[in-house]
Amino acid sequence: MGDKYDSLKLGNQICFPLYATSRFITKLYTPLLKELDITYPQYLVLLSLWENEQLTVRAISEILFLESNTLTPLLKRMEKKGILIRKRSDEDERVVEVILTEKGWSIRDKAVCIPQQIVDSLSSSNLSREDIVHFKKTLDQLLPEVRQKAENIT
Amino acid sequence: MGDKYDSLKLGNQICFPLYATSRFITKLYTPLLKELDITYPQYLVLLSLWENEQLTVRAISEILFLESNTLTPLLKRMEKKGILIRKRSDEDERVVEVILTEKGWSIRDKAVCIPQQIVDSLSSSNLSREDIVHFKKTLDQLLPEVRQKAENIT
DNA sequence: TACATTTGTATCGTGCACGATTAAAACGTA
DNA sequence: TACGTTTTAATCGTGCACGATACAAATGTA
Repeated sequence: MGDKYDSLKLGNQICFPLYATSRFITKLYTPLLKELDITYPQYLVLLSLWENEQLTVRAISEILFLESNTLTPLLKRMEKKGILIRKRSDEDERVVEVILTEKGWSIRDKAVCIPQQIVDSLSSSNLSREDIVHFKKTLDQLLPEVRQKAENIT
Repeated sequence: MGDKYDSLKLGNQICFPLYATSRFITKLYTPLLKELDITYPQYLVLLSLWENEQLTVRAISEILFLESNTLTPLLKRMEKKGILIRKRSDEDERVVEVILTEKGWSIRDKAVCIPQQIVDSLSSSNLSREDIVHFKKTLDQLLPEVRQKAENIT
């Protein structure tokens, strides 16, 4: 049966487990990333830079879906740690180029084992490998959908 | 092919789309919740209180997986808005009971249409209803797993 | 009854997220 | 060449999250 407020029950929400799971997984990364002296969003910035050599703030923003008001202080903290440098473009003074230092590149070798460690953490008796693969596939379809809807708001 | 750093590519991560999707979905809620003058975490607190009449801080913490250092200021902001009251228990002075006011209850009727609006936003040509149902099922299995792993860290 | 331990909340400091706004540089066009 | 528009970062203010810690109330135990 159920009453007219059934839709408001926590167990019927899809957003809440998504939100909670995301937070827990970030927590799984924390001790691994702490050894590299970085946070999870900083790790994401490194992933994009390792893959693309050099990026503007705007490019990172488009890759990670983070606004400049989040990235600017985050990148400054990383610059302070000597992981990267920020440099205004010569051609266009509005653009800030983000370039990894030697230290920034060196973290890559220490980080390379992290994904496997996370996968090991996620492997369980309840969820098969196919479940996870299918889950990721759905997620990769869902992301552009919600992105488009969310960005249409503003 | 691929090199030894393949595991560090953003496209191969499962955490990143989860994290990004969660943020986008929260963003979908924002304009709807703004009309009720609440934020998404505050909405989650309301969901748990509507379902349970009255809860201690600790109980909310266990339901939403949020620590007291997150909940205390959040509940104080909600108290300031007149949505709820916080009251030390008579039996055990350490315990704080959280009780909805009339205003807190009245928000329920205005919120009841929100879940459907979010579902409508998520419905798309790419993802079928079964995809979403299966996705939620996997998510509900995954959550307790990562929760356990994450809480074992500390 | 003393005293160590546990429990429940709160405080503090740091780091995201993000809406709103600002400001400078580049561009378009009359 | 003037001037309005667009683009790109940065700034400001608010609200989470969370690790570490503090503190008082309750509990356990000698």
